[in-house]
Amino acid sequence: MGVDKKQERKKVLEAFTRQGILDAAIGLLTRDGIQGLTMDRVAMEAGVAKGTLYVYFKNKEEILDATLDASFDPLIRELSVLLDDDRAPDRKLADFSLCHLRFFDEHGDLIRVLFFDRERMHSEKNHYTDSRYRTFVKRVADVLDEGGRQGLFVPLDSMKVAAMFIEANMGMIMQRIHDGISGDVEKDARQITDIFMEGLRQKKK
Amino acid sequence: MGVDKKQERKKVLEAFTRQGILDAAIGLLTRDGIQGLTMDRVAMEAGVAKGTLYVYFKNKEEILDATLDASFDPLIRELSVLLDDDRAPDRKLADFSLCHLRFFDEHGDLIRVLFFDRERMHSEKNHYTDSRYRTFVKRVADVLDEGGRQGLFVPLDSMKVAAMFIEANMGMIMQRIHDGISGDVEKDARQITDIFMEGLRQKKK
Amino acid sequence: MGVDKKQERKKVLEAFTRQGILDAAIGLLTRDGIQGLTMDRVAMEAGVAKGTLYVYFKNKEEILDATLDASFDPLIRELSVLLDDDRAPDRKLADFSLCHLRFFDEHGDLIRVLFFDRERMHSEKNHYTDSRYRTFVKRVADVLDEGGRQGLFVPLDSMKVAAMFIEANMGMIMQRIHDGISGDVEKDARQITDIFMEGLRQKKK
Amino acid sequence: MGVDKKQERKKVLEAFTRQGILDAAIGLLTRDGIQGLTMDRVAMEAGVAKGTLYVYFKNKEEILDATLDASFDPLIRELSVLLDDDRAPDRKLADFSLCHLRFFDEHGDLIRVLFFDRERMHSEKNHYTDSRYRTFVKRVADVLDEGGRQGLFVPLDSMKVAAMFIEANMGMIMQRIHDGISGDVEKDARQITDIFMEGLRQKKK
DNA sequence: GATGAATGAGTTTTCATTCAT
DNA sequence: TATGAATGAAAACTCATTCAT
Repeated sequence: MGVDKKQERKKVLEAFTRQGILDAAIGLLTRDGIQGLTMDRVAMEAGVAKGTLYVYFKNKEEILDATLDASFDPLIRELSVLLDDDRAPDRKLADFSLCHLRFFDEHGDLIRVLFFDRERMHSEKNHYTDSRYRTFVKRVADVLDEGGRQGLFVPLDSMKVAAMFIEANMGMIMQRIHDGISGDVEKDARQITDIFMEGLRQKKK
Repeated sequence: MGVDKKQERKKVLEAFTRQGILDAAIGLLTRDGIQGLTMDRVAMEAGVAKGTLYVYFKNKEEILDATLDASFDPLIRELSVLLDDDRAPDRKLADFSLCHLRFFDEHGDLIRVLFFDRERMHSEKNHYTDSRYRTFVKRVADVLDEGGRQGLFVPLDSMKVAAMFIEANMGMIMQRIHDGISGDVEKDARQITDIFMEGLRQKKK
Repeated sequence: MGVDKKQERKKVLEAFTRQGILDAAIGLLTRDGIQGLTMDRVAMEAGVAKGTLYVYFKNKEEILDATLDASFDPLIRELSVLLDDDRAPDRKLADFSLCHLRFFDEHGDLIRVLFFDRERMHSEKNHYTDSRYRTFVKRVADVLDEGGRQGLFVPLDSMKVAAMFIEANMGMIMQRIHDGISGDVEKDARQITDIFMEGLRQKKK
Repeated sequence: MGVDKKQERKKVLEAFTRQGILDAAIGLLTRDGIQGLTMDRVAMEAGVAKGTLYVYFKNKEEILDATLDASFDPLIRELSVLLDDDRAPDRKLADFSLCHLRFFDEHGDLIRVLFFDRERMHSEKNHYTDSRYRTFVKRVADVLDEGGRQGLFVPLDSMKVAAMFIEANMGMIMQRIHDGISGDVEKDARQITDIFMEGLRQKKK
């Protein structure tokens, strides 16, 4: 039992240090971008020795991956829940946009990291990150397919349209960030949904 | 006249070397991403000495900028012409998508560079790249505004919708690349236009 | 206590490496002049890796500064003590010369470094070295002023004469070095003092 | 005859280009110090091609030597004339100081170069520069010896005192430069001579 | 497990010099 | 003779990683 307790305490402590390292990495990434992320600085920011980083992570790559995971985990979790429940597909897409925009309003700085992520996404070294993104596209595509089956949406290549939709959201987010997060989120989210639902065209009487 | 000829030949030669360096840089960027772009490799790839790079460019930054410029110049030029002529706004947007998709079908590898570009775009150091992108968003926004004035489009925040539109195109492009450039360009371009024009919603009788 | 010991040993070790680097730099400077001082060579001479230099010093500049400091510290300390005590101003100047000459008899090779120092002194980038020299001139000037107040010296512009005096010492030192440190120090030191005290002129009966 | 004329014209032209290069080097040295003297800049400043420098000079070293020669030539010539004429030794020394100070009042910027020169003076690579300085010390020493013979000066080691005297002048010059060339030249020159002639000591009645 | 001193390969950049024209 | 494009050796500096304690 004493052993159990000890082990448990050890685990908790380890998790604590690990998280500290990730937090440090997030902070640096957010503040200084990918160029600012050096092992030296992560160690300093995390308040541990450089060598300690290698106790918890195999190398820099792993820290980066774990950092990105940790950063986007909240968003992904939220969006997943949202896409998985049993509401109408169009409602899901609307909420998707809203949720997306809100996340970046709060974690706007992370967007640079996201772009970094995107870059790595297409690098041969990082299939993992890519797969995370693909899973995501697939999930949105499923919603579109569901909408198609329900006779709600026109026939479409769901994967492609899903990618369009996600990127359109990103475009809006980038614009908001560029403008200094202007306007209220609900309105901009509605703008996205409106266009995807009804198009730009002025309907004749 | 002899002097003129000499000067001309010199200029041609100079442009040739310069272009050779840029081509080398594009090749490396395309093949190995931003991490693969070292001055050593550019020199080797271009078949010149390292020092020669500094004869034609002030530093690495300049090579990168020139490389990106050279890469996207054709696309930007084509899109500019397209957005500037006097056809109907909706036609312009349709052609924009088509042109966009076609470009990346042909220069698909460049997309990784684009993402790199994007990352730098939001870095504090590179207002230049940013401004190029912004100019672009503005141009699309102008088309949207024109459409609005003509009663063709619903009222909208043109900058934000322009950003959405551009990014939606990119999403489609990325998806095409991921799928191995599947399907014909016209159809996918139409898909984008259709959604932006008419929305996803199945129209009731 | 164990911790204390460890820390102490670490500090000693650190100081040891640092001093090793400085010694290497002094050696190189002495042997090959400023041109011979490359980071590569310092590292090799010190028996450490190039990277290690940057652990102990921010850049080459810092190594140079620290090297000069370390080299002249003994002289400056000795001269300071000498100028600060409460003997008669003329005695102080005499001892100043003696001390000066002795130092360079022992560290003759350093003179080249001194000249290097001088060059940098007047460079816009190195106010520090300059200020060290200026402080020195000021101190000698203070002695001259004190001599003036005591009615010992004729009225004079103390800063200028101080500079003259210091440089005259340097001239003597350079000449000694050129001649292979000929003659005894005391005599040459007295020569300086004699001239500054009594002048060159043969006194008429 | 035609050949002679041609040759002559060629010589004149060559001398012209050569001088242009030296002027460029002096300008750069004066403006940016030794670090600013690159072959590229010399060529640009002189308005010739880089290759041309190597037509007129064997290498950078030679340009430097020639530049320093050209810079100090006026001073050396003036001082030489002064030391060689047949006035009284003490008059010569007084004029020496005055001339020295005046030269640096007018060419103050050159002082940095002088110091650079001094550094090289003690480098094994440049016996030439050293010898120029030595010749100079010797000349002043001759004046001192002459003064000795005339019963004007006390017995002394003339080379050492000559070095002291020259350096004392430099000290005054540096101080003047540091103060922004304060005070009139005559007075400061007299200060030097007074001290060397009469010493600092207040003469008792 | 934690440390942090040490490493050294790798990177950018400089610049004197050469040589074909 | 004059050119200037090209060179490449050498320099400063970075930083992920290792390893003895």
